[in-house]
Amino acid sequence: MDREIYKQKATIIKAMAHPSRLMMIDALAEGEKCVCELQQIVGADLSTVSKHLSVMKSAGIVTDRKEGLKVFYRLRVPCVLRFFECVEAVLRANTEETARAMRG
Amino acid sequence: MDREIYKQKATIIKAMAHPSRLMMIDALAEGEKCVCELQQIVGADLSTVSKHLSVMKSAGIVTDRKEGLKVFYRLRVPCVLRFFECVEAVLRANTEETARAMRG
DNA sequence: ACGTTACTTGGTTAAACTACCAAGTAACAA
DNA sequence: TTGTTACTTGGTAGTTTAACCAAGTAACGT
Repeated sequence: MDREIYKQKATIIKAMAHPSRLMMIDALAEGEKCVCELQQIVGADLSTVSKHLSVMKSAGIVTDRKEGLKVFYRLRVPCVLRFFECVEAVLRANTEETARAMRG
Repeated sequence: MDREIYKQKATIIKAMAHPSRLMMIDALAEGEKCVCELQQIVGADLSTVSKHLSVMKSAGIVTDRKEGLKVFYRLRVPCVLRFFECVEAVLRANTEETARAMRG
């Protein structure tokens, strides 16, 4: 069913649709990071960060690897970054429109 | 604030994170469509479709244009389509992994 | 074995989302 | 002006999310 595919795609996109998760993805663009580092970056409770990561993991956006006490996460499909270029394009367009509207 | 930018990006991404909205975006890739056509495609109540469109409109993903009785929507920043190539890549990776896991 | 660090999972509560129906508005037609 | 079509908006109920605290697990050090 076509409908099912769209549902799956929505799940993947939804897994990115949160400020903290976007911050983490951006951070992971540099390379793998442990949960503790990501926590520093987003500045939320460790349990909250862990849950965000598990959402992204089950969506297939990130994978993890345990090393000693730490768990390192990394991007599974790097193209998610190009994805953001487009989001930024939308953002720019929004900003420009607002500016135009302000000028009248 | 950086945090604010991530919030704005999340709003844009969230506006796409729904099966019906993805269907509409795909449909709009062909060109502008009226709300009634989009309703046919997603098969939901007209009010539901209208609300989905208004979410995407305020996120800056689509714009509209009224002509007579009809309101035509179109993609505002076409790159959202390339966006999907990546989502599909994630989906493929997920499927492959599942297949691998099944083989053991 | 015991404590510590690094995570994950369960539980709770508040907020956000989504769907439908019903009611309202806008443009056209008779 | 009355009716019809094409939408939008308000209201409500059910579902999903997200945040924190608390408790549990896993690996390591002593």
